[in-house]
Amino acid sequence: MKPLNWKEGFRDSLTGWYREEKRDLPWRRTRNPYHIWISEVMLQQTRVDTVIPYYARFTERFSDMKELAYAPEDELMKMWEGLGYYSRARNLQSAVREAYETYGEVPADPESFGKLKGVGPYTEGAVMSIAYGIPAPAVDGNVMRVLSRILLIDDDIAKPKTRRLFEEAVMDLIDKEDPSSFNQGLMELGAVICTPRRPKCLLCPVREFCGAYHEGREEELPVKSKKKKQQSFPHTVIVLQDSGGRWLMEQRPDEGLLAGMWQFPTAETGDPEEAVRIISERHGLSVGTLEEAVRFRHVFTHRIWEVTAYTASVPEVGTPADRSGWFLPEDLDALTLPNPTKKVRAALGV
DNA sequence: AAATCGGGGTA
DNA sequence: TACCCAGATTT
Repeated sequence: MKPLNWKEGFRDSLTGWYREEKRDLPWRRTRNPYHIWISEVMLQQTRVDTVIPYYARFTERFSDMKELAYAPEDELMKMWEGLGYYSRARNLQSAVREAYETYGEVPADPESFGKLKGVGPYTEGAVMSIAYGIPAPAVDGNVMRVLSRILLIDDDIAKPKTRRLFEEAVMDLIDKEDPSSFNQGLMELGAVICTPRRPKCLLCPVREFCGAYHEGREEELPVKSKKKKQQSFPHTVIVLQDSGGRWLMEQRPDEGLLAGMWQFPTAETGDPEEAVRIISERHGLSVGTLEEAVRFRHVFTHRIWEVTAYTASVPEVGTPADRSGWFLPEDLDALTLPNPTKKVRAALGV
């Protein structure tokens, strides 16, 4: 059994190390709960280095809750373009509007804050502890990895229910004087020391408290079941330019993958002839001879697109059957484009 | 509980 | 390649 002062020693070593060694990150320079909230949403499944420039631009453009609450959606999505998981942006705006109109600020109690759209168990605990010093668990992938090693927990961290086990562990250990440093300390440790592979145990401030280190099992934990690999889907893109130098673009459905984003006409088939039929019908035009322009693979979390893009001769324009339009190259910049579309665009030099 | 939802860094 | 990242929502 662990000594009675074990928790206190662990706590103090962790928070002491964090306060001394933490990285200087933009969202650690503010106490604005709204800005901290933004950072936590952006950081969901997204690396620190990726988020930094987005956070800077976003907090500048939408500096307070009112700015974001009533911003036009296309501008919001443009600011999020390239960051991925686009429902995060829409949920954040919806939640900020709700919070602004209901409380006039970011609510300072977990029950109220946790009910907002896009705020799950992690974000609730993170914002409450970091912005308001409320002792609440903020269990992310880092925290599960770190605590699985320290406490020798071998439950499968891919299972939804396992997170609750770690939340209980955090509440048992958390520093009630400084829950912000405790939670961020666990995450910081996971990011820079207690890494998924080859953890730097000799640099670890809490290795004397670590069960896995003592047993030489740090590479065996955490236990995580594999997810099955993605299925491949062929996609045929047909890029059409009219005599005025305008490009035909279409908008994706407002639900599902890449919701509402713009792309060159695309059909979910590997057969060019079939793609021509689908796209001709969809846009009410006739497509001429195809010429292959670029071929690439685009990997999402849960599926893979095998993309072949063609250019085609100038079509005869009929009656469009969906939301679509012809855009000059400079106007393409105003549309929110997903990465596969950007790849096609880059290959064509548009 | 499992599937959906992006993109990029790392070994 | 395969894994993982300051996860949430829907089915």
